[in-house]
Amino acid sequence: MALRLHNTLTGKKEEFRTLEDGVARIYVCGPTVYDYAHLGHARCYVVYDVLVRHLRASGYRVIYARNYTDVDDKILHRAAEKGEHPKALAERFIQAFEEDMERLGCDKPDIEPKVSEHIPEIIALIGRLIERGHAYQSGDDVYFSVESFDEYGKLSHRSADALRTGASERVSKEELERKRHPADFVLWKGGEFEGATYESPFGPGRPGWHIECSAMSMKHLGETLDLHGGGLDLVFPHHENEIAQSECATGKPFSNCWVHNGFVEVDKEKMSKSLGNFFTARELFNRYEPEALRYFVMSVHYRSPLSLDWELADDGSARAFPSIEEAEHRLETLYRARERLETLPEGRIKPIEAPTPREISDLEGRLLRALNDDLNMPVALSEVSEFLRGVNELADRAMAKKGSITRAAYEEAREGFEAISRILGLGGSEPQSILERIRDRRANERGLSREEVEAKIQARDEARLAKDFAKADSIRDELKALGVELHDGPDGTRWTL
RNA sequence: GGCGCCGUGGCCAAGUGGUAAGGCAGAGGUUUGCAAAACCUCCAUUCACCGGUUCGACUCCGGUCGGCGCCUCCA
Repeated sequence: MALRLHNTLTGKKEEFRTLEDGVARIYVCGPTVYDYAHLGHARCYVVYDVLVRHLRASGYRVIYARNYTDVDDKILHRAAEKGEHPKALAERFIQAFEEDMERLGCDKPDIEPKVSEHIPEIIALIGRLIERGHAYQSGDDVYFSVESFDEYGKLSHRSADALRTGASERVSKEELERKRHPADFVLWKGGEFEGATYESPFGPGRPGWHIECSAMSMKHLGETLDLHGGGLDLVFPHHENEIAQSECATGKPFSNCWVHNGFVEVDKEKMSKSLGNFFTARELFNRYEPEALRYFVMSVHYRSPLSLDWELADDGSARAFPSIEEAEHRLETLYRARERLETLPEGRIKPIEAPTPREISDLEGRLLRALNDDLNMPVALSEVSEFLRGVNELADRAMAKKGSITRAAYEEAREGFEAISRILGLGGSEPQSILERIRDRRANERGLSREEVEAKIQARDEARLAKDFAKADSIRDELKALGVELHDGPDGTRWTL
C-alpha cells in the first residue's frame, strides 16, 4: 500500500509518486523570522515532520528542505523598531525557531536555505524570466507578468481575470500604474533598504517575497519537486506565484504534489500575527510539555482547522487550554505504559509459545497504514491508544499472581514504542524523567513543593506501617484536597497531580 | 461579488456508498487495608435541516439554515 495525499493542484487524493524511484524531494515554506514561532507554525512543521518520518519509515530517502525568509519588509520594520541590524534580528529568531522545533520533536530538515545566502540565484532566475519575456522592469522594480502565463491560477483555482477586479480595489494607484496587470507581483524591489540592499543588473534593491522559494528549491532540489508544502494561507498568492515564475523559467512542472495544512483557530478565528490572537510556542511550553503540544497537533487531521480552546482567568488572560491538557494526559498514559513494560521483572517474561494480542501486534504496520491515507494522524493515535491498552493488559497479566507473558509479546510491545517514537515522534524520552517533570511543574503551579509532599507521604507510610489507617487516610485526604493523588505500589508510594 | 471548506454522542475527533474508530467526561465491575493507577463492561438505530438518486446514504446530487477561510502580509 502506498501513500495517498490530497493534492491542492488537482483537489483530489492521489497516490504520492516521486520522479526518482525511492527518493522524495520535499520543500516546505519556512517562517519569516521576525518574531517567535506561534502555535500555527508549530502545527505546520509538526505535520511535515510526520510526513517526512512516514516516508522514511516507508523506505524513501527523503531530502527535506525548509527555508528561512530572512530578507523581508517585516524584518526590516521590526529591526528598525528595535534598533537592531536586520540580519542580527533574523539570526536571533532563527535560533529561537530551531530551539522550538527541537522541543516539539521535529527533526532538522536536511537543508535550511536562507534568502540572504541565495541572492545570486534569485538574480539569475529573474534574469531568465526577463529574457523569456515573463518579467519586465518598471521604474526601479521588476515585475512578473501574470498574463504571460496561461495557467496562472491553476493552484488556487481562480483566473487572472477574476483577480483583476479583486486586486484593483486593494492595490495602490502608484503601484497599479507601474504594473501591467493588477495581479503582477514584484520579483525585485528596487531601492535602498537599511541593512538589506543588494546589487543587481536591475539596480540596487532586494528580492520580492515569492521568488526566493523558487530559486532556493531549484538550487537544492532541482527544477521539479516531488512535493511542496506549507500553510493553507500560502496557496494564494505565494504558491501560485511560485508556480508561475518557476514554470515560466524552466518550462517544467514546479511541483507534482502540493500539500497545505489547515489553520489553528482561536475562538473560531484564524490564529495569526496580524489578528494578534496568537500564542507563541514558547509561552505554551511554559505551561505544558512541548511533546503534549505535538500530541495535540496530531489529534486533528492536518487539513482541518485545529481549534485551541481556552479558559479565561478573571483578568482576561488564558488560564488553561483544556485540549492541550487532555493531550498531556494522553502523553502521560503513553509514558506510564512504556515505563511499566520496561520495568517488568525478567522472570515474568517466559520463552513460551502463545499468540501475541492483536493490540500489540505490528503497530508499525498499523501506523503506516493510517498515515498512508492522507496522513491520518488521528487514526494513527487511535492505534496508539489501542496499543497502550494492550500493553497495560500485558503488564497486568505479567504482574498477576503467578502471571507471565511471552517473550514474543514483550518484544513486540517494545518495538511498538520504538515505532511510535520513530514515526510519530512521540514517547521517545526517558519515561521517569518526563513524568516527574510534568508532575513537578503542576505542583509548582499550585505552589506545592516536592519536599513538602514527600514529607507527608513519608508520614503516611509510617502510619500505614503501624496499621494506623485512619491517620494514613487523613493524610491522603489532605493531599487529595491539594490535587495530589497517591499510588501505592510494591516499591513504595508514588504521586501525581 | 468570485473561489473554497466545515456542521458526527455531554465535549474533542476519525470515517465519506453497505449500515458509526479513538480519546476525554460519566455509570457499573475486577483489583486494593481503603484508594489511585491499570483492566473489563456499558454509554450515537444515528451523523444541522428538507427533498432527490440508489436495493442501500453520515457518505452522491439539489436546496435551506448555521459557522469559517482565501481573494492584501500571514504557517
